[in-house]
Amino acid sequence: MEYKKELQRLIAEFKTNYLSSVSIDLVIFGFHDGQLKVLLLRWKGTDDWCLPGGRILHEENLDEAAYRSLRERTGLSEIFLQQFHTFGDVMRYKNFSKQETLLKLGLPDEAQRELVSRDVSVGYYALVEFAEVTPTPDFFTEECRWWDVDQIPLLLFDHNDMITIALKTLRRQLSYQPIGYKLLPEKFTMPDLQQLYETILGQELDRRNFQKRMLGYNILERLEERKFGGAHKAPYLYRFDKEKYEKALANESLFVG
Amino acid sequence: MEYKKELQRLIAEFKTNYLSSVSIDLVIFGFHDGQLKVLLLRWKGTDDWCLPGGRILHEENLDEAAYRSLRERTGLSEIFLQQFHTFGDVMRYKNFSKQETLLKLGLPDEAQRELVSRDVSVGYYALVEFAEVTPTPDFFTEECRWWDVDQIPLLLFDHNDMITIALKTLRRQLSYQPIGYKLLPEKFTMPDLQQLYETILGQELDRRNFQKRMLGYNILERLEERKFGGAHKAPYLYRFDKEKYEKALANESLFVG
DNA sequence: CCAAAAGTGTTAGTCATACACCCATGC
DNA sequence: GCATGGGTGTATGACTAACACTTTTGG
Repeated sequence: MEYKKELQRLIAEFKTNYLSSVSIDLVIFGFHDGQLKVLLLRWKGTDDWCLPGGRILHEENLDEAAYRSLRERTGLSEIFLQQFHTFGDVMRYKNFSKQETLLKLGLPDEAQRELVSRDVSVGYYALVEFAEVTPTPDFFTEECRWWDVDQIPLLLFDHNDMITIALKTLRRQLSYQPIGYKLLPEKFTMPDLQQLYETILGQELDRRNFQKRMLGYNILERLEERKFGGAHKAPYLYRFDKEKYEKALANESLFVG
Repeated sequence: MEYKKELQRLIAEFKTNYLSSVSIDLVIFGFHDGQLKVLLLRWKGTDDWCLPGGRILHEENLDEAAYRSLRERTGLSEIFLQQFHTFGDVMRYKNFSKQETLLKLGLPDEAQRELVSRDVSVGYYALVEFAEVTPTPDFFTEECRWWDVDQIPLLLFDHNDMITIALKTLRRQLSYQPIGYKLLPEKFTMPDLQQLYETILGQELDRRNFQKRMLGYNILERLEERKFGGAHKAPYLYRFDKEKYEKALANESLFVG
């Protein structure tokens, strides 16, 4: 069987090329249709979903491995990516029992030992521009698509926890530094940005205070253009001043040398 | 030679009992004499210091492994311990070149391959009560002692970075949640607590505002006792209300299910 | 011209900062 | 008794939250 052969090849590759016992999991956020989305993968031959992940090459920095994995799933290269927590519980089979999980994965015994053995996993979250993503499954999965964050099903392993914690981190991040670049198209209106914030935070914000705060960050550039076509007064378009944006990010970011 | 034999045994044990490619590093903070201290280890036969670390048993949760390692170095069991960042750069030899580092460690070739090969390391920081710690070196080190945070020498690997980031995290933590339990003796005065905060933050605080803020958290219990012996007015003693303290911690802590 | 959304400014309230006074203790 | 630190209260400023009016657009 083709699958089994390829699997064997993969396991061999895993053992020689990648660090054992460590992996990466990605919570990739996108924003579309007024909804915050997460990219999930469906395991081959099952109805079960999980987060995209990756492994680390022997001579590869952890961050680079995360970037590479992200690129492989989305086709994107320039994105906001940040480590948020490392997961290392032995029982990472919260939602289904270990037996159940292994059954669901449908792997041959030897593959189980190699692939589903206990790993420590470093969680990263990414903010990407929805429209530019080409969701791409990997060898173990046959579907890759966006899910609304508030409609995530029971996932394999501890991946529901990962999303919860990623979201918490993202929300906290939002409160002390600007976010939005790469989550929105290049030009956007203030209401667009506000909707993004409201969606991430899960609560409504005051239109006028929001605008004041955003302009106060001094990272937005108001264009002459406006966005017509809506049924009402045409809002201005804005663009991130990338230089100032990066500066603001670096300023408050925890992990700057 | 005794050392070499023991080393071989250890390597074998490492390979069978612990996860490969992942390790733990600990930034253990204590407070004494108006100074914030970090526990460091001196490598056998060298003048070079590094952070205490540990490895993860196959059937052990990541957090438990960190607790265990902490216990081994300090003798303490009930302490504040928190994961703060995971380090995975290939070149974790910032301060000295890789050649230099390996030379310094003075390990036989085969041990180098096994022990100093590239690991991803999960950083934890701990707050402990200085007076109750019994610093204990491990097999590779011959001295374990406290260092003032502002007098840390060039450390092996990327351990200076780790301390920097741990301290940054601690400082941020301080600004949105109470800290002090287990860093101070059970009974302490308000000036004691303030000194702790000032030391961690590296800046002076207003005495009166500080007191207001602390009492506002509603986690302190003022005792009838006062602390005499100082040359001036005797300050009240306080104690943490453990229940309320834990609640306050849980409230704002990121990683609560 | 009307409904609905967008632009803008003003006020109130809360929280952090700055500061002043009195009191107790050991020398 | 006096120098020094500790206990407590009040005024001020900054930032956030609450809110109102006018303007513009498509239907």
